[in-house]
Amino acid sequence: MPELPEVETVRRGLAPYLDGATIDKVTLNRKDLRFPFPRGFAAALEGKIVERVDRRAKYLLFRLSSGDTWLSHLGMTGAFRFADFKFKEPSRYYEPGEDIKHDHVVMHLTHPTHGKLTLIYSDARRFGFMDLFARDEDSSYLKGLGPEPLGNAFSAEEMAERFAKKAAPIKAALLDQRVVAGLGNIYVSEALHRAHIRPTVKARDLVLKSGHAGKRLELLADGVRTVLIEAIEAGGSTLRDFRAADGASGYFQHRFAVYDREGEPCPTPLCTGTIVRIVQSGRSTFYCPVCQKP
DNA sequence: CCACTAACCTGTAGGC
DNA sequence: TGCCTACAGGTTAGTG
Repeated sequence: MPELPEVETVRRGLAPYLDGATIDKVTLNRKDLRFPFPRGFAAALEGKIVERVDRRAKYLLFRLSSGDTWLSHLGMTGAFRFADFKFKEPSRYYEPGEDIKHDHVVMHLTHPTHGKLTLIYSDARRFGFMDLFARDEDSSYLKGLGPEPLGNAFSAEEMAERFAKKAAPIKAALLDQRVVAGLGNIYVSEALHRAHIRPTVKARDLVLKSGHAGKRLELLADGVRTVLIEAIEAGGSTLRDFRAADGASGYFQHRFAVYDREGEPCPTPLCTGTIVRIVQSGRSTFYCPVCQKP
């Protein structure tokens, strides 16, 4: 489900209610998600205060008063929501008992101003997972991640270095979290459309002979940044079931240029192309064969 | 090391 | 309606 903008939307939805909250009780309704919960997971959280909610790539990082970090990855269908909690917009309420079958983690919290809260993690497909560690460097999940695409370490020149010897199609290269951390299937297609680059181009063919980034990689870096920024501003994309922690759905899906738009006209000004769908490494890719150049 | 496939698991949409 | 297939926002293990 969630790529960087959706995870960031979740983080922003959770932070006001979790920052400063004490975790009173943690109930695990099963012993694993995609992977087993670490030993002593629930006990390590209970009694601790959440000092901050961070995000790295598609990971949520809950910084605890014990010094430990509780990590959560949402996989495809993971979601946090608050139970018994009233929000201002009725259309955004979760129905009581919604998706109970897949409520795998239930946490009772006390927040200094919001009072008693119940936080629920649900995940139908259980591709999500959680972990606990003392230092980020200890986490095998965080190790090896590429730069944050919205951070200073990400640039066209940086991509040029990583792509120099990559024979894989640019679509696959951008999905590789070791290259850039946080892009997924939707935003890779969208970023490549913005940069007018065909997804089948070999990554190394975008690098100049000199080894430096040229205009194409500059456009790509811009495309990646702008699509992520706009998607975050729109609260992410809701295709099937994505919700922010307060139940709000995202709106960026209405602004997709190519994703899930097979057969529709290309939105690039003056472009006469029609969006096509192909399959790359087993996953759908959408692009415009006219304005996205090989 | 690189590139590709299958696998993990459940729900849903669409064809017949 | 029911049955069957294809596909879904991600990552990893295994293979060549």
